[in-house]
Amino acid sequence: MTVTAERGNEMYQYKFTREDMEYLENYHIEKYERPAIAADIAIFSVHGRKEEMNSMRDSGNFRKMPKKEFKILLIRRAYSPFRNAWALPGGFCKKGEDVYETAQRELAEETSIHHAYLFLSDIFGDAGRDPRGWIISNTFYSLINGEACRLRAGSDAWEAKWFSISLSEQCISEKDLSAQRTGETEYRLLLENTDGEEAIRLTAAVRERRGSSYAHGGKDYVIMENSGLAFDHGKIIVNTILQLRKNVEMDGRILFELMPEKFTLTELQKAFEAVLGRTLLAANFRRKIAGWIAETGEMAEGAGHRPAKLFKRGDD
Amino acid sequence: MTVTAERGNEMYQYKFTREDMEYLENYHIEKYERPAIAADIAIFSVHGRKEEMNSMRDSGNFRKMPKKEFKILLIRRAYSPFRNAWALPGGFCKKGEDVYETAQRELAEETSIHHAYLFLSDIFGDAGRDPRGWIISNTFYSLINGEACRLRAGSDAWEAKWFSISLSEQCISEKDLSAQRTGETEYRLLLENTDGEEAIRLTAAVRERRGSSYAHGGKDYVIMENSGLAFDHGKIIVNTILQLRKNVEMDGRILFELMPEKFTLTELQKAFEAVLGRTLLAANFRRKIAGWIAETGEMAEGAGHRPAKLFKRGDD
DNA sequence: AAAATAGTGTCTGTCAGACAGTATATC
DNA sequence: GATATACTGTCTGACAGACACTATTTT
Repeated sequence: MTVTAERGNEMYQYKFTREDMEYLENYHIEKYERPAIAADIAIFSVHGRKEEMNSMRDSGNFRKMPKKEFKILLIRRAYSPFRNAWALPGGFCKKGEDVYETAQRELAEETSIHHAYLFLSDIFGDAGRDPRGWIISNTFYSLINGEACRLRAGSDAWEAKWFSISLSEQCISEKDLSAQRTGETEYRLLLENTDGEEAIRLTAAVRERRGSSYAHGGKDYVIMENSGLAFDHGKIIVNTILQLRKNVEMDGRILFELMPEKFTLTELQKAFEAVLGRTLLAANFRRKIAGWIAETGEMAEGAGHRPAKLFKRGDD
Repeated sequence: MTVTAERGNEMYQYKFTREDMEYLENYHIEKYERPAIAADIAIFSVHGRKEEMNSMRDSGNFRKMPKKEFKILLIRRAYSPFRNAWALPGGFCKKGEDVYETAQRELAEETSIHHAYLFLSDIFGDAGRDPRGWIISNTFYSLINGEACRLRAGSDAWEAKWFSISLSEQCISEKDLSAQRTGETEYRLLLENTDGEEAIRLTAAVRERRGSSYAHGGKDYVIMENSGLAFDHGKIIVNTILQLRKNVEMDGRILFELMPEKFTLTELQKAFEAVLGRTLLAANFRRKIAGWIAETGEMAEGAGHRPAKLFKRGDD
């Protein structure tokens, strides 16, 4: 008897011995207590506010460019627990499915995008994080062009909205005692949606404790306050944003996933600024990304000022 | 009824409504098929070969410094499946335990080290990766000073050994078709232990396919050949080494975990070289790490040449 | 002309790579 | 003095931050 794992042309084989056969006959995975595995995805995008984009031409300042905001997609929970609270899109890993496949499936269900880069962020499995029982959350993040994707239509059971992200940081203590590098930072997260009649504001305060534990690469996150967010998702969102920013500082090319096929350099810069939460100087930015882009020969049209060249992603 | 998650002073509370209570009474997690969760750890160290360290003084070249090698700790499996094959230390996540805690526990069991930084590497949950059933591996890596730790004594059921790591890389194809950035690289892994009577050599060939899938940040790993390694651990080890190297290039300070409290700068440099798999120029290396270290005032002794200053980790 | 954005040139300081050269211990 | 390692000085080129400057379109 031979078992062959076939996913993606995997050529890895395992030949069972007689001993294995006996062992496996007596092995019953059901005997052990096992957790449910959830894949939760922080789906990020950078785009303008709905109402601003509509009223831009009507208002006096037709020349101004619409502001781009860093956004995350959340789902209103229709059922207990945390009914009516907002949560990361996610779902349970089914048998025969890789966790990345679960995440990909959930992403497709919410956004109709069937292939997007998924990055593993962290694993959250604290006892008590989910009142339903032992549920481990494998958290991913993905970057998509939210302006180009249609959210699945809402229903009674189901509602998805983009929330703009504000994350502020406050140093609580900083102690570098003999190579122990401890310290605490408090992050305040504000997620806002103003598409509908009344604005929705979700908030969380999350404290990062460095050196207090040796898990998560020496960092521990603790929820201090939470309003409107389900489960421990406030903590997960803060953690994921920090990781995304770190990765973007390291290699900004992942942000091309946010862009349409053709874009101006100012649009690209606005995307970087929105994600990183700080402004950049145009001259420096252009030098930095020069090797990652290619000219299309086309120009942007219809702006109340000098038109910009349209670029596409280059071959590095 | 209120549930409070208490891990690490967590202040996050959830108040159950009547609706929640009803829902939870009818919710039975057991109804759903669930996987077993394993934490597997790549425990890395940098140190010399056993026999070389013993024979150094006896042989003619007492002046030469012992070579430092990049090593990984593996366990010989005593039971089916993969009996006698070598595997990453690991074990199943127990109820009430966070996966990081599982990893920490396994690390302590093998090395008697009770607190070490753990970094999440990736999640492997392909169907068929474990013949026992649906078992998802959460993979971590840790850096320890293997020279200072005593491995748990071997027994019939159990044997742990350090294997020196050689990882070579061969570009198979490189296609940058219109921003699609595909390509394949084949990695050849050789793990060697020469402590005992006869040398143990484990090998694997793993192919990295970029752009073929959108999971794992756009990279897919496929085992092409495997000799002596259990499960898909060859793939996991290659993936983890690549991640570790990337992280070290980004911020080398994690490598202080490999060092004893006091060390010479050449020792530190050898550790960097062993992990990165390339040599560094001393002058540049010293400038780079200058801000991370502090003098102890002491000097190394007993070498057949100019003695070096002993340093310790600084306060950044 | 005014408004608004598009895009360039250049100075600065920092930092990594390369390499030459000096210092100091043991045998 | 030979050997082996310890450590420093300096040149280079790449690159990031800051800022001044020019260019081009619509209203």
